[in-house]
Amino acid sequence: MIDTPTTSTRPRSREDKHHATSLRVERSAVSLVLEHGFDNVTVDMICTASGISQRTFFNYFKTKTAAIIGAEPPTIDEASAREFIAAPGDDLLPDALALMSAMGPPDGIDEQLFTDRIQIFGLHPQLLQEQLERMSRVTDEVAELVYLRLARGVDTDTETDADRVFRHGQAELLTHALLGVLRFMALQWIPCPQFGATADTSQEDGRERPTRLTLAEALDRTVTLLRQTLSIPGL
Amino acid sequence: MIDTPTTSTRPRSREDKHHATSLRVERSAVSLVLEHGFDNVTVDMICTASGISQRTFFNYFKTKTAAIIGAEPPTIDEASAREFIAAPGDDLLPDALALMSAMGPPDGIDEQLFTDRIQIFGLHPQLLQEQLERMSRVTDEVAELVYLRLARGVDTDTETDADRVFRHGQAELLTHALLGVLRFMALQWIPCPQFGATADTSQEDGRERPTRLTLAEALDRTVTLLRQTLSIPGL
DNA sequence: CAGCAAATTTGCAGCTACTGCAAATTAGAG
DNA sequence: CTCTAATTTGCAGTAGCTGCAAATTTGCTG
Repeated sequence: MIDTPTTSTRPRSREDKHHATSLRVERSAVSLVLEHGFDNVTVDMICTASGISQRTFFNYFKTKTAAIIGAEPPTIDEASAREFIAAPGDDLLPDALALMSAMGPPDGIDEQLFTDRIQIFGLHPQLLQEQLERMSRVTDEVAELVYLRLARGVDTDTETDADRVFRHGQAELLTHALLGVLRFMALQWIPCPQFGATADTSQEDGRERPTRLTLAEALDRTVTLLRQTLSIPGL
Repeated sequence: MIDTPTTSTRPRSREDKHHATSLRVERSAVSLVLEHGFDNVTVDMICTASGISQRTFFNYFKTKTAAIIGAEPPTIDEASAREFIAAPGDDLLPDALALMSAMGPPDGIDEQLFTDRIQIFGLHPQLLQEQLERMSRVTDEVAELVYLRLARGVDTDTETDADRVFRHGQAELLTHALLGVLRFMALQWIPCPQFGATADTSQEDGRERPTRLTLAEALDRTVTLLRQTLSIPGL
């Protein structure tokens, strides 16, 4: 609470340690869930596996689920946001979809953790739902960006307040619709339905690449389908 | 488990009683939540208020939340579905949106219960989210309907399998997008954000009408906005 | 390095949602 | 009325999660 006087000088160790522990716990959680399934993993198991007390666990994560899908929710990258607003083309929808797809782990990119989570999402639809849910929390932020982009080529001086309100509504509606499309894409991307696979400690698997590639593919396919769908006459 | 031989003759009392109890519990739950807020209502409170044991409560409802937002999830009305497929006009999106908006309580329409729940949704965004979540469970069903409607005016004989698959994809994508729009509409409709209102046992209030009306209004506005948005050139 | 203050971790006690099981109660059929 | 099957209930237990205060660690300062 007291303002951090030495923040900019050396905010090291303390923060770093926290981050490290956090990561360690998340890894343990993910491993355990992959091995035993969500329901068969207790918080205690995660704690002993990662060497912290249960109480500390709940100091780090609000819920058991949070430890599995990641402590901090996905965020829009600052740079991507800027890029999106000023993007050259006229492809609003594809660009927005790409922007949202890019919402990844805010921390350093831990490849293993990332792919493991993808796998978990495939095995536990409830967790995928939760993650998508968390993604839609940035609705307002995305809507603001869409709003700004919609404003391109509009003379903001001669514009009435009504125009602005209207465009704001458009932006929000578009964003919600796009979130729906994002869900569609995610469901296409991740092999969700009941899979018989269980108990497979795939720690050093050599083939996590396809998932990543498929993300781009899924995005591409979705955009294509979206375009073809928008051209339906009756709509 | 044993097949009910006298089902058609007199399936009365037993089933009826169950339904009655269910309704009574839901009413208690809703009242209590309106009075004390979600977090301050325990399952025990609901039980004593409705005169059943806790164990019985969980025989009726899977979760505490289920008792509050309703035991059975919203469903697509059979008649509405048929109507939707064969609807005269060319307004696919508006019709589909109307179809989804019509997802109401499957049981008899208890006006008071209904409006109380709307109020609860406004006070507890989490519960609204859950309800919207439950609505999106009918995705597949709606997508099938959209698929069928998209098939209108198509010669299904000369159509290739690829065409069908393609149209199926379109239907699914459209449905997901529309679910997003439905969310948008719901959020517009329900005064969601932090409201200071607490502790108000509005049992005999004379003004539950506006809510209902606003649903139609919200639908109308959303459809209008949707149309105006779809006509954006760059889209 | 000693020593101090603040932050972090931990143990513990407790609450609440939820489940399995077996006994008790109730309802419907003959 | 009686028997059988369904429903309800009590009880004991599991697991997620929280508040609180003690114990420990951390980082700084003299």
